[in-house]
Amino acid sequence: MSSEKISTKTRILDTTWKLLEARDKNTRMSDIAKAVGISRQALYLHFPTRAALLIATTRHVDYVKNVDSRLEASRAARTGIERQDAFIEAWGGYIPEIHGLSVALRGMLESDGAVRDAWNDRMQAVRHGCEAAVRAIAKDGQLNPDLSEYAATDFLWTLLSVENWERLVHECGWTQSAYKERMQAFAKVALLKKSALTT
Amino acid sequence: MSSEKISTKTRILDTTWKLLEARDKNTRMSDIAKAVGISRQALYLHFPTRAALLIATTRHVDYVKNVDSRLEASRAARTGIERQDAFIEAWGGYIPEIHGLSVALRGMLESDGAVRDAWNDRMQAVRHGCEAAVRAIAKDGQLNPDLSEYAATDFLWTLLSVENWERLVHECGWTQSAYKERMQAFAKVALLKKSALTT
DNA sequence: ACTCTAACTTGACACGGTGTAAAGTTGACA
DNA sequence: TGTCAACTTTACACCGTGTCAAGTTAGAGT
Repeated sequence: MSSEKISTKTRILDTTWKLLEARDKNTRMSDIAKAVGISRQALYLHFPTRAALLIATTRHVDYVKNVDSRLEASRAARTGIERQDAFIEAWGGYIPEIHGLSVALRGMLESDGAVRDAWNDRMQAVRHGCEAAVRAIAKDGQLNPDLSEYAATDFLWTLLSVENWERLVHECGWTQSAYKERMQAFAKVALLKKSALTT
Repeated sequence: MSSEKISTKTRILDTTWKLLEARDKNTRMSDIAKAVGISRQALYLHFPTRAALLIATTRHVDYVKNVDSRLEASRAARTGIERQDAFIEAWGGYIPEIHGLSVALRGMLESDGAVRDAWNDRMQAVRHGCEAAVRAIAKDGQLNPDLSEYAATDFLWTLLSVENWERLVHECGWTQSAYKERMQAFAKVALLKKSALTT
């Protein structure tokens, strides 16, 4: 069976992810190697740099957790408002899965161009989701007239940042469902025109 | 005159700040030393570690720029809403001054407990400002009934994070005044009860 | 059975940045 | 003149990343 023997590469990616999510340690290359059960050098046989390993891990997680289809689910929504709610639910529910990874990557944004590119790339995907929701709302004629579609997208995207999730859920102690519901509510009052809010 | 000869310590703090704000470089200890015009070791004569230097720099900037009085200015406001507007203006106007510093500090949050403490301390000061504004709004009976004072404070505090400012102003290209006005508007629709919004 | 190769191991080392240690210089002031 | 504080120079230890080279091991091919 092909499923019997999991490739070392996959084991490395799984382990890296696991270590990053259980973030009580630094997660150096040697920590990862030890956890996988191989030598530190073997890691470099598969991934040329730490940055490359982390980037590959994000792709791996995206693949395993099927982000794209999750985010695309909001496409099915009939109205703009529904679409925004669905998007917030999908993305907001995904953040906890990638949180540790995101912290590790953010720690390298300054120093590593490749990490920056990879991270920006993922964030642009989120922005596209925001943009689509905003566009749908605008198409319904429900967008707050004080906001351009750009400004609305900027704001929604910012509101839904991993950093904000972190602060609210980890620092302020909001539950995941409180996060979801309040964010949906805030996004509505911020982006919709007044007459759309009484619904 | 005592103002003639600026102490080396002060020159170090000023220079560190300047280098961090003009962030095109890494700002290592040796960079700072060179910019000040002293040896790298002389830096360690004044500050035991890089972390200590950065923390001292935040205090220095807070002192020079007079944060506390800026933030306290909002106390004078007559209504809760005015207080919130004043606070957003004061804090939002301060962020650009400490942005570089904040990036440098955030890069060390993970690894250095002292940095974490110093940073949390500053952020708690901001939170207290948010809390005061929320309390004033609640006292006026204008708080959105769906929100506890806690939740409202959490949200306002999160909304006004340095990270959000960074994203909106640097990444999305909002001007400082657009940032201020939109944040004031968002904060109102999010925190106030509906009947208070027609004002 | 023999060899070739891919995947891995071991051990050593260079580099960059932080921080430490020690001995020497300079200038003010008493 | 001597002392002290502020500073310099040189050297080095530590850590984590990444490189290099030589050696082991297991399985597949012929």
